[in-house]
Amino acid sequence: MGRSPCCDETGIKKGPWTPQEDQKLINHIKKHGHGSWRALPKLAGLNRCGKSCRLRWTNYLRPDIKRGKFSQEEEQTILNLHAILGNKWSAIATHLPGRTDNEIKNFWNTHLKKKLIQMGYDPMTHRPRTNIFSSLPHLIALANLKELVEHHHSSWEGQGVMRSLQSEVATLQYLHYLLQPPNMVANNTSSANNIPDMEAYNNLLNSMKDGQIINLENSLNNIPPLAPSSSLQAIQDSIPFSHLPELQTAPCSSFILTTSLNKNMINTPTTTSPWQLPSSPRPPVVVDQSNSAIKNIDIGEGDIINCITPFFGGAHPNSVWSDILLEDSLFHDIP
DNA sequence: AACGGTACCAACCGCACGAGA
DNA sequence: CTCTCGTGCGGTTGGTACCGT
Repeated sequence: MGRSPCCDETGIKKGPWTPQEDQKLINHIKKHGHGSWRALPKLAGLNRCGKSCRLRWTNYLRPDIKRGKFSQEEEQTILNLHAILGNKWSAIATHLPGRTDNEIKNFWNTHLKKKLIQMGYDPMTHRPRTNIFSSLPHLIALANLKELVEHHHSSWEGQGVMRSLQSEVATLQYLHYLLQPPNMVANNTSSANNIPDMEAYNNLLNSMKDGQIINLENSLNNIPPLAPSSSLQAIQDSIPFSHLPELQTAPCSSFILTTSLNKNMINTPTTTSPWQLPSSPRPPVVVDQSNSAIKNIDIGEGDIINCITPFFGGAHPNSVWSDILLEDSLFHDIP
């Protein structure tokens, strides 16, 4: 591709347009249309490159351009479309008559992005942002403390501290889970259903520095994963409400609950999001809760189940989380 | 009044891609 | 098929206005 840039010629004016230049451009296009942008500057008597003329026209001088503040409706439209389309400014602009992609992009970068961040949302995913890393040093210290305490587990003091650490350990176990490369990917790389978990893992690693990863992994290696024999009640007891926000806004785009259930405990949960069971050696299976499909899945007694519940469009996952954790009635014997 | 920091946005840059010679 | 051109697009830059100290 040996194309030379259009604006590297010496003597070609750059920078802000003067009203005189604007008028020349408008007059020319009104009379002749823009035709070839490359040829236009000479024909219009402008010492500009064609690209500069095109941008000036499409982003500023076009008669159908709507200027001024974005309305609430426009703002909402941009938010909605960005959640679906991402940074496809031109595609978003087609839904906002009179607004240019450049204008929308600027509005996004200067206003909406900050607004979302302030509200605690990730501007790229439109999902709640994590705050789990702000407490990372605290969690690492806790992991080290737990190790220390375990060396004195037989003492009365050691047991007391262990009990008080139990809730922190639940959070550490969650991190431990995230730090394990998802073996499900190797099992079934073609399944789109794997993406949320892979994202979770990648997001976590990408957002950590090397030293942090090593420290955390070293610390977490001392924490055993949830034992298959853990009862639901034990898990409920171990994760207090105060920790739910951290888990709900974990760096993954999904919402992950690692729990341990045996077949007899499983019934059809009443929440509306799809479920996945990706962590066992078997290929992951999507569970559609609305049609009771969970009943038909072959889950061996004592299997670890990872329930990944993605949520979209700003729906708060609190209800899902609390449904799973707090309502015993969701899990009862299957006849 | 002077200065520094910040927000805003027009304009630029460079890459990608389709069309056509 | 290759190359060039024209254009679209998203990311980034830089000038300017504004505000607080």
